[in-house]
Amino acid sequence: MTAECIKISEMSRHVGQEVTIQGWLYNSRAGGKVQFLIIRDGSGMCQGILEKKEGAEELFQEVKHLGQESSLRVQGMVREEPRSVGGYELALSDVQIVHKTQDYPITPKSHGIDFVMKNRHLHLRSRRQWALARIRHTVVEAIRNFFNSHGFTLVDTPIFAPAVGEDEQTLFNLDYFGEDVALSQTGQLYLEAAAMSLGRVYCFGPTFRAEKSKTRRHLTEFWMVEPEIAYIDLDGLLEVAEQFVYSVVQAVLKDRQVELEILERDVRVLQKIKPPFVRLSYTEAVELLHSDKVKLFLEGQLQQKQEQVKQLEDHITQWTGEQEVSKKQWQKDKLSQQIQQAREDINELQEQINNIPHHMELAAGFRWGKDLGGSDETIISQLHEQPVFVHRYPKQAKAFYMKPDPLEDRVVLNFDCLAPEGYGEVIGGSMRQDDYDALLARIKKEGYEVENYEWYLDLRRYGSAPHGGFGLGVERTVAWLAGIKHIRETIAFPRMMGKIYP
RNA sequence: UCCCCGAUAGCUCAAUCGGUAGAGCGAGCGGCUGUUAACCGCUAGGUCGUAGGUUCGAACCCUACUCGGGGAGCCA
Repeated sequence: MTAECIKISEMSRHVGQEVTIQGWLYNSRAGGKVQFLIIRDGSGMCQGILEKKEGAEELFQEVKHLGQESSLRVQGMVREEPRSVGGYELALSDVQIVHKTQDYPITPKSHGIDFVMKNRHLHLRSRRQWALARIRHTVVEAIRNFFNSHGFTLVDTPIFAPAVGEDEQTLFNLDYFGEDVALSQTGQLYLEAAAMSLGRVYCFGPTFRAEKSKTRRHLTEFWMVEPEIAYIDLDGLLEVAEQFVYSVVQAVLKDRQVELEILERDVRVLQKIKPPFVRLSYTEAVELLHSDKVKLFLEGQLQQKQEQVKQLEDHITQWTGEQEVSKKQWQKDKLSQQIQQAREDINELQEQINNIPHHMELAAGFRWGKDLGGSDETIISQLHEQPVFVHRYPKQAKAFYMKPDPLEDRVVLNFDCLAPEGYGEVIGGSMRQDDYDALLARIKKEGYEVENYEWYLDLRRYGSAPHGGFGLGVERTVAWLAGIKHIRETIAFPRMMGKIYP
């Protein structure tokens, strides 16, 4: 191994040169006199070609029996090769085996989610998970870049927090030297204090919710970025939020093309994202949910999905017939895979079909005053190509710190941002109550101990100013941009209800 | 907390009406100089989630439980 050590991502700059690559065996195909080794090194994948040469038969045999995910150093000549992954390949002159792996559990074939999550520590090496990790990285980077370049100062807020604030059922309680304390579910109250010092601030860290939710958009531990701005109004906040989301979308489109392609993301829908986003008041949203438009939309969706199921069933019948008459084994395999996939799709569709009447009922029977449900959000976001800001929710459904609208006291100056394509809420934010008397009255009304909020009330005693902010969930944003169904794949080691291994 | 679905080989899934448990992948051995989830031949691999019940006979029917998936509520 005398040649220069490079990363696979740099291969295009080393055509015609002898180089060394250090990585892992992703997959291999062995012939009698030639082997194709797919090697990954973290920066990408490439194909190595090993030919059987006189005097090197032993190495050839040894490499032939290497298990998937064996670690190795290889040396070879870089050449262009359109048939190879990434467009380049390595004509190997030497292979140094660093570690021989036997029986790697995650094969290149399909696996169930339970199996894969129990092997999450290995699952991270898979192509799809690699792509998601890199998209997440870019999302995080874009978040930091946006705030850092718009005059915000980072303030880290505590993770141990007094068990006060919102609904205590949603908090993880723990014993803090004999005192009842909870893991933080927002840094917002502390951030409000910091905003009165620094003007524009943000915090970015893990946050914890003990909600007993088992859905594709919930984790018990997730990452949230929360900006807080002094001297702003609701319209100003919406403008910051849409510029912010736009900048994150652009960064992913620009820097993660390869990864989006691996995930088969339809980037055209992301390319359309552009301010101004849709603005819809809560009251307008309720009217929309009651409208014929929604009814027709759901009926159309129902019909469409039923037709899809019928089509898939026809395909299955057809494929089953073809399977019986086909002679080649690979044809049978291909057909049975198609059939299996179709069955899974049918199950998914069937479940959606079963849910639609329920969602229709929920939408049609929605009463002004409740918080929007998950299905309601999905419907609203599916009706728009741009993200939707739903603003001015009923006061009764929202947290004590939100500022009521001076023009309509029954609603507060808040907003949620719903991502398109049914991804739902990625941002929640509001203007904060900055009037001392009103805040104190609300704290008392909620039955909270005023004593616990003295410091928070101080912010309204001394130099109170209009301010507001919002929080964006990183995992939901990554799932939306990557176009994946479940947020558990957007974080390396997801924490869900009843899941803590590995 | 509630509703729906599921559990069969290491993995992904079949098994018609209740009648001898099957395939592919993976593993092992052999063959093949250009493969793209390579292919071809052979070999090994099972207490059908657990406990009970119905039956001449249960992977299949019934009951309970465990675990998993999805959804409602709640939420970013």
